[in-house]
Amino acid sequence: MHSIRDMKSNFSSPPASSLPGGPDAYHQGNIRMTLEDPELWKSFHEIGTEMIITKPGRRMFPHCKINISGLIPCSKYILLVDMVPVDGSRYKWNKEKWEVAGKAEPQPPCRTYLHPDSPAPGSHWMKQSVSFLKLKLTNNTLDQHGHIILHSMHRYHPRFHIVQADDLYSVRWSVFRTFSFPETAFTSVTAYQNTKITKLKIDHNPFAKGFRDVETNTKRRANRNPACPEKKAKKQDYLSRETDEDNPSGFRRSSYEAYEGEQAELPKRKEEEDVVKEERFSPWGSEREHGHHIQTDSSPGPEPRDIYNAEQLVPAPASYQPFRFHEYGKSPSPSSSVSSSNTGSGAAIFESRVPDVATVPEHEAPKPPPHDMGISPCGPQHPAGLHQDYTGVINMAMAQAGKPGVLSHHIYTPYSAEQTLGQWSGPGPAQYPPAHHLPNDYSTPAVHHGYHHGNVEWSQYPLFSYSCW
DNA sequence: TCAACTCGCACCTTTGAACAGG
DNA sequence: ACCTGTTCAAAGGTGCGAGTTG
Repeated sequence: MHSIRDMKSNFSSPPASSLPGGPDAYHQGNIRMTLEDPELWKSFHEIGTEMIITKPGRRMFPHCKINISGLIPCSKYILLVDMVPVDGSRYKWNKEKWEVAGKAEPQPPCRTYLHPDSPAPGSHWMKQSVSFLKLKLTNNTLDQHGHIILHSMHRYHPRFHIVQADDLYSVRWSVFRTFSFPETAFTSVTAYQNTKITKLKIDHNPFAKGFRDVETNTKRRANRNPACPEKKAKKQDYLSRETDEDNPSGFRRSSYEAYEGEQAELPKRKEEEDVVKEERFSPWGSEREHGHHIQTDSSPGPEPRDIYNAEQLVPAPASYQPFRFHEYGKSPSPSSSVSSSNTGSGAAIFESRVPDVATVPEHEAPKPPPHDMGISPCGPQHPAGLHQDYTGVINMAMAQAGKPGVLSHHIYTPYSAEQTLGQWSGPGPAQYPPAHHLPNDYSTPAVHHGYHHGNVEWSQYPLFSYSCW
């Protein structure tokens, strides 16, 4: 398997020809991203993380929280998250383990979650950890709230994108980097399958505190109609495990605060975990560790992971469109280019990006000189008023962004990004979901391939099509 | 028949408005 | 008038279990 670092050696620097000022002009190579609460994630990962998806949308737990360094303090960045399938299979839970249950269902409308602080200067992203707490997952393909749509009983992993851009319009010409963490992979479910996951969630999620105390649970159950004997037995099984099996004090957390301060107690907990690990079994077996995950350079032990991924110039208008997904759709799975980069197809797909980057026609992609892009920190911003063709980059569908007069697009943010999104002077507050307001310039047939849900139009294509990676 | 899904419930945390005191 | 701390209710996040669906 090619490690991300291997790929990095090939792709970390865009072709010099495409970068005015030479290959080192952007100093992008130093960006580091680390996952917060890696131990918590690992504890879930070892069992086989499951994430509930519901029609109204469900938060992730653990939620994604990252630390970033190496950004240019005065340059603006946009942070994005999307979910990519780990493989092309659908799964079922069968007797304490996950089994393949057939081919994956067709990809649901792919959405990208935009961090509500975006865009913000590098200093902002680096001064504290960045949380994606409000990101929600749904199985409702008609969702109009901008939640990330997933299929149940499929495996996904989150990807984090850092885009150096003053605003969403600039994304197209911006350098961006993608990071992912193997331990954040999960199976989407509508109800928990693995009781160990349920227990871990209850133990660590403050909102589930009410289910922690066995006595309380007993009372709760007593207040309900008697369950069927089978389910009672299942529950009893769960409770007995809770008491006599693994109740690793090292993992037990009574609240967010408890595990958020866990970095400080890592050394102690590490020892305890080594013991616990042996008690656990992985419902994914070795396949989970070696087969499908994005390769990372995760250092063993408590050191934070630092995953490198390729850097990409968002391609030029002509060469980039969402349809590239179809162009390369013959790949075994959308994620194969990411996670199975050891396969021939994965490598091929990855390499296929290069021409896109290298052939950016300068006249079509008026990439500002480095000074404008932030290489000169706090330098002049991206020239305003320059007519730009945004087609193909932003699969735009206007959606309510949580605040009146603020637009969102296929990138979902629960808040506004007023600084820059405001330039898309949007519909009034009463418009929810807002009508599609893209100027004609931005909605050429080649790009505008959303499909309609009422008066909302969601593109079915990801901002970053899987095969691009 | 059964796995997957939906829905309503009780319990809990979080959030923000209202208020009091310095 | 302003700031800080406290209280309290509403909103929203949880998993559970029964019912529904395909």
